[in-house]
Amino acid sequence: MTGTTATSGQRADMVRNRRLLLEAATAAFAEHGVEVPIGEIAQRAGLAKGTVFRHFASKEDLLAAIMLQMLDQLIGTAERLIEADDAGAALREFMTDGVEVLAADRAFCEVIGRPSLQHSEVRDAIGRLRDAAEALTARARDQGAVRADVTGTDIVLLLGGIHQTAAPLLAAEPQAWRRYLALALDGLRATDAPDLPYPPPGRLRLGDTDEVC
Amino acid sequence: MTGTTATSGQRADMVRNRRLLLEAATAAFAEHGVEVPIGEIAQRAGLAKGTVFRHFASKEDLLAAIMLQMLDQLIGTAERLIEADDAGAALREFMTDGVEVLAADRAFCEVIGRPSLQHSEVRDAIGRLRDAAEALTARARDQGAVRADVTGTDIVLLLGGIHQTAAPLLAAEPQAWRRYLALALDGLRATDAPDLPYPPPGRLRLGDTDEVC
DNA sequence: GCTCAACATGACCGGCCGGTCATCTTCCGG
DNA sequence: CCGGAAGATGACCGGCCGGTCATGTTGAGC
Repeated sequence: MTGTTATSGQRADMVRNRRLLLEAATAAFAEHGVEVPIGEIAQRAGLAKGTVFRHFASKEDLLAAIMLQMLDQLIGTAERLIEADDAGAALREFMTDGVEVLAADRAFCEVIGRPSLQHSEVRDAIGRLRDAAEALTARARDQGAVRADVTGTDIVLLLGGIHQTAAPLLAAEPQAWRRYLALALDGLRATDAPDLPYPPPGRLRLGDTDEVC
Repeated sequence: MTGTTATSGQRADMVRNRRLLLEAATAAFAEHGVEVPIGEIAQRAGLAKGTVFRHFASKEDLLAAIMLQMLDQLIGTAERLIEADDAGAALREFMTDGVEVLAADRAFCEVIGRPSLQHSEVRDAIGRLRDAAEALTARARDQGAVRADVTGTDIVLLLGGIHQTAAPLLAAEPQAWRRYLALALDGLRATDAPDLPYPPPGRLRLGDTDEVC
């Protein structure tokens, strides 16, 4: 793990290069997904390929550093919203934020959905995200804003699903995910509907293998 | 395009090999997705790599042939269900079938969601699928079984989204998609809810570029 | 059973990509 | 201003994969 923020005692240009590298990598991963070649990231940063590997031992380490950054941001949103009075509105805002992030970052949704690419730190962060989502969801349930049989894991999973629904339209209709988010929210609000047919996902780690699309 | 069913006037072993190849490729694509190497497909079929290219000019041709097969099957299901009395039940059955197919075939959902991989024939077939879904949806709307602002394109897109929602659980909970299908159906049934906020996707070709995850 | 065209084969090619390393450059303390 | 260490560089390596082709094999008609 080389990706920590050890900015102390380093040479000045190294710190600058690290920043350039992270910015370039963030943009490149967002635009092209995890498959983007290291060479292109280096080029975007105005560096040589070798320099990338001086800062991060492997491509996965670089990816993990960036994904952790985004996950922490989302977790922060969730933790801020937990204080809100209207838990239903808070949950809606969290989901809006989440799907928006997914729609803007190709690598992020690939990593979320494909556990085989994940560092253990990323796994842990997803766990924390799920915990935060569970807290939000619990309050919304208590306030009757969502049906009783919905869990935080459901919510996190739905983020990926909603984005994926609109993904084929992304180029032509970049905001189309709002339509399917609204649809899902209507489903979540159906407090009178019979319970969902399949038991809610439990405490299991999401995707212990990589049986995903 | 070498992938047509020109089984006439060919040598007997060639016909047999073509069948073996198609079976192996179907299984391999389903299991590992479109990234599965041609070499592995050949091995599964008990053939050499070169033989694969005698039957299909490129990997894409082979993939397209198999995807067309699956799409036709789904379209058939839709067209059969159009006769049903209960249009709501028919739509539910179509969606159940669709998500089940997606959950069982990794390549299929990759191709559906990533138009950049698609032959024009596959595009056309998806268009036909959408038409069939539109017919089913129209009847369900008329019968008041689903809200008024839902289209056939919505339904087709939802198939991918619902599967994707449950995808991270696929290994641990192979049937989890049923939960999220039920949730989506509750959203579709919310005839009293306000109209969906974003306009329904129109006649545009799904994904004219490949801006997808 | 003979012949030959059709078919199968797998070594081979070129391109790509993650990762390495000997060499060169640059920053910084003294 | 200088020396040396930390950092940057890009040619290079090995592995993988789609696709090709000269050669070997086999089925079908006679």
